[in-house]
Amino acid sequence: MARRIRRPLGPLDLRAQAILRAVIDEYVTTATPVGSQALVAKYRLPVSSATVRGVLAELEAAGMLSHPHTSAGRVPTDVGYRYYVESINVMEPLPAVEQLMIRHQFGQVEFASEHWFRLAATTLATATGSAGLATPAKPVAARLRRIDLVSIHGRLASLILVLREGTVKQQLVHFDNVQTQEALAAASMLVNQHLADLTAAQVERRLPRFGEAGGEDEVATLARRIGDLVLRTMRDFDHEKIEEVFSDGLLNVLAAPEFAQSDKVRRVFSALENRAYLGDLVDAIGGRGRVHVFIGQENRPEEMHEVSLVLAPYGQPGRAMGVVGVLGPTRMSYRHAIGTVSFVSGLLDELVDHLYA
Amino acid sequence: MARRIRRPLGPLDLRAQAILRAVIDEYVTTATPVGSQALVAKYRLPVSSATVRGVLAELEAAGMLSHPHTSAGRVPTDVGYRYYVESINVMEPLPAVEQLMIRHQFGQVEFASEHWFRLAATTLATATGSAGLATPAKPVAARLRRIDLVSIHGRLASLILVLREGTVKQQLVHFDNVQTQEALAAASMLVNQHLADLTAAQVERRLPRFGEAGGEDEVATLARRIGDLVLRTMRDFDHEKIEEVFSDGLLNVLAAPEFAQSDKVRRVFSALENRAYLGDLVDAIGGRGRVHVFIGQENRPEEMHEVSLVLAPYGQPGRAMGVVGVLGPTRMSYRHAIGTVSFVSGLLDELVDHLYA
DNA sequence: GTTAGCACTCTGGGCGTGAGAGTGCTAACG
DNA sequence: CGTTAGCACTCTCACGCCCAGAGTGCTAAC
Repeated sequence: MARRIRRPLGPLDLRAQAILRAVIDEYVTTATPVGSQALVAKYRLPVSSATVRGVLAELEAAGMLSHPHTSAGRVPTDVGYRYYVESINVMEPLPAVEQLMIRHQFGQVEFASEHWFRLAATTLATATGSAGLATPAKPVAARLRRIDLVSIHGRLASLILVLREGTVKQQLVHFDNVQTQEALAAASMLVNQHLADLTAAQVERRLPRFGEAGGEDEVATLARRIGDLVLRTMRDFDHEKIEEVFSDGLLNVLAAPEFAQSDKVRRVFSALENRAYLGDLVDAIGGRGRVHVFIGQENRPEEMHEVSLVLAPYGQPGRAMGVVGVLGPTRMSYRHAIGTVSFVSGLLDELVDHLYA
Repeated sequence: MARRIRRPLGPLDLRAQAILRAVIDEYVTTATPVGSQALVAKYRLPVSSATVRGVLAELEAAGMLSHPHTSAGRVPTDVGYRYYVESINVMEPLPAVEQLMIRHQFGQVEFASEHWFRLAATTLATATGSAGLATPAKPVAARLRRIDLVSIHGRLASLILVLREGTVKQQLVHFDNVQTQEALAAASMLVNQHLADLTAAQVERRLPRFGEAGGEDEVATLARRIGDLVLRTMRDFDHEKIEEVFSDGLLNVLAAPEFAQSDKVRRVFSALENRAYLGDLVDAIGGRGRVHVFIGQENRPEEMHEVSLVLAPYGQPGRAMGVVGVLGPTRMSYRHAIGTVSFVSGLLDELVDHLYA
């Protein structure tokens, strides 16, 4: 799991930190192990390659770097990336140009909440060159606004639950005997009278009384049946994990050279299909505003050991929360990803605020 | 494009046909070029390998087989597969065991139409070992059942369109000035009175009159605004291609040895993302009951030249149609795929019939 | 503490070779 | 005249080999 508490940045002196950063920056762009000479040349280090070699050996001893083989350059380990990520705590805002481009894209889309998170995934994918992920903002507790019962034919009807904020749940209902549209209308009116504006818990408490009140005619029986169904649907809604994870730009990830062999590709894709894990993370990464990074092996599922997640929650705590983020190879530009994810989640915050104003 | 008319099965004599089938069956299972000796051994052909070599040369001349290099075995071409597919016109039903397994899976799921097509994709994926595809059954012409207008806060409301068969469309509406829930209720009642049970075309004709009838008070203005929105939404619904293509088991396809190199994998995946093409095909493959096969290069988009589609429409012609099918490497078991797709589309037919009974 | 120098190590690409698989051809056979 | 056995030929693939190149680790000098 990701470390929650930022610990003091270990026993590394400043020069070592700078060199670690250089190694990572270089490796992120070139994807090949980086050697001491390349480092001094490209990053204009004020020391010789021999000195750098010494520091690299230290960093390797500290577990930050690894060595594919004796005569190869260094490659960052997950621990190294983690250290790097912790060290860029000064959250520099996204460059104005990129901000504008993203804002522009959001300006294009209709004002409909279901489009937002899809757009967010797409935007993140193009902006970071990794896969973009997004879940819808799921209300914490369903509150019924009203139901509708629409007859399809005699013994089949469509039950529509409108929840607060305009979320809609729809399902089919079978009856044992034919029901007229009038009976359905009467029953749904009854249900609306009793259950409107209640949460699942409140519905549950009201339900038994509601049964008695209705008397014993057919409409009341029908209404009770519907009431039960409403409760079950709302309970399901409250309990269901966020499973709808929208993703875009998966092909970006495949383009990375580390996934040149197709068995690795397979592993990455089964990682991407692992939506349950993302759903779990949604709960784990509570409050608004923070960006969370899960690097390689820090991810619980085996198949995600070669990828990293940069995620941020959005929405209104206690009311409706979702998650957006980026999935890429562990060798990704965390700096840029964090900036972008942070910005996009902020945008979504604004949009959700608008819904709950 | 796929050949629509079944032509008489070409100039091949029976022995050649049998050998072509043998080559394809063998290649489908082994994924390696098949030679004359393996053929006589495994398929107990009553001739020698030399004779088979002669026939293979004929088949190659006819464009049914190809030769990776001089000293390699034969590989079927797209034309060869096409010939093969045409020759298994006798649609043998799926083995009873598999029928049972599939029926069982469908028995598990709730009676809710939106689950069906997802389940169909999953089922097809597991049954055929390829990727399963499915689109929902989209009504041909939207017919309004009723609308609901739910206030979210003063100037924002959620407009819910319930269409026949219980399809629901939801979107947000902005108002320039604050609207009470009462005003919204009055307006939606007005709209329901005038527009219920109409198609888009009918709504369009009714709309101008409806404006006059309402007079000039605020509610009427609001209702007109909503009416316009309803019309636009219904028009969109009618015109929109089926874009929601659900897929499952993509990893199955990747496991095939022909996609061992990751650039090929990339191409396949961009093929899978090409949902627009599938939407187009939905229109192309009209009536119920027939299974359509699109082999490799027969597919219009470049990126699908290495995969095949086995698709079948389902639903009720003229009312609501969707498509289910399978996407796999051109080297797939067409026989089994066709049988399975046919069976699953038949199952979905039953389910849709139930909706429209 | 830093640096130059140097020996050492390991990879990756290029090349040649040989086994194996499969073909195409031809001559003999029923 | 179709079928078959035999055989030379071709091409791939796996293996082993070698070498250039890159990078390290160590040591001695600054």
